[in-house]
Amino acid sequence: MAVQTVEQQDLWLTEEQQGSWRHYLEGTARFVEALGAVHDRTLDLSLGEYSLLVQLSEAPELTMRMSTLADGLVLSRSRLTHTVARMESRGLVERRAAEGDRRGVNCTMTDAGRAALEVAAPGHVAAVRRIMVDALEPEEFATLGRIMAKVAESSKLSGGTEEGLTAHCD
Amino acid sequence: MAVQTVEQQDLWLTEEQQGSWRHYLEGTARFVEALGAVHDRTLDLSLGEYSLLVQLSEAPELTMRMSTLADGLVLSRSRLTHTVARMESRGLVERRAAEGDRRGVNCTMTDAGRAALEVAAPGHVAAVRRIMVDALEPEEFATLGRIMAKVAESSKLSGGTEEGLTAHCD
DNA sequence: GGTGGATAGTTTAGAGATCAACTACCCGCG
DNA sequence: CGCGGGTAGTTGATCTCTAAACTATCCACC
Repeated sequence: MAVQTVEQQDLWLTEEQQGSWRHYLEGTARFVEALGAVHDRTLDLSLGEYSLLVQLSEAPELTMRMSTLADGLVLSRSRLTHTVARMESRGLVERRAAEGDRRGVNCTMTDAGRAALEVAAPGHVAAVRRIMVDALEPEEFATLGRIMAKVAESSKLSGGTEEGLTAHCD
Repeated sequence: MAVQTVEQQDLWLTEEQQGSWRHYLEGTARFVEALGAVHDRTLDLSLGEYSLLVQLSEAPELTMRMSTLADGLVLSRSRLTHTVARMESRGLVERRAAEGDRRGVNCTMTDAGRAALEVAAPGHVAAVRRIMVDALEPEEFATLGRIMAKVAESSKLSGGTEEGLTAHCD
């Protein structure tokens, strides 16, 4: 058989690593697809809106700075602005100027936002349970958490902006 | 402190599960963000286009049916149509009617597509290594693969279309 | 042999995301 | 003071994605 695959070179991964990688990709893709479908079809909040409200629900005064929110949700500022604008027009959140830094904007969950979150929560939680938590042994789920925490750390380093190949200029 | 969080009820998860879940979410978000950034900034193929070409590169004749491709990449048919249309206009792939089923369309990787894949592969692989593989112990990476394979399976069941709450209407 | 229901893929309009400006403000330093 | 560079957030044009409708084909069955 002629060598067809581009990646079977030694800069790539072993067979076993390749398999793990594929499983990872497929697993995350199918999972967000399934969870997103639950939100789209049975809940009034998209997964992204839900996550945003969860963050706010845990913040003091139900309020966070836009940039903190963006960082926490791993969203670009632009995307957050648009998302919050939409949610604001639905009455789920409110924005007001931050005191102390006139550039800043605080985002606060409204009562309607809290209500929407409370309505959506059971369905969301049930779906997460059903699709992921219950499909794994308890200790597998814990392991997944620990592993992805390491990945998150590593991603922060090489992720942020560009470099990575350009590396340590200056 | 007043109870602020919506989710701290007994239909939700334990503290520990909650932590695992958050780590999972943050890890996947940061990872795709970081890997996507590498593609956007230093490669000529987006992560999605790259994955599509990888699939084709492993298929007999470098060719796959649109629907097979869609299933393999966990993409809606509509999205695949759009993506392939864009890639076709760049000369990376070609479509032609499938023989034997006149509804079907085959998607084939062109020489230019293969060339683009080969150019992009080293950067892609290096990024995957750097951001994920090297950040984990070998056995952690293998474990991640096994766990996500289970999640993928589980997602297939409850995912596909709707139901889940509606369940077995017949 | 033709009818009804599935399957394959495309199309279109509208929602959402991205990227590159752009405004406004903060702060350190000469 | 005031200049320069950084941070906070928004805007608007453009691109991509989604959802629903639509065309065409296939196939099982009467």
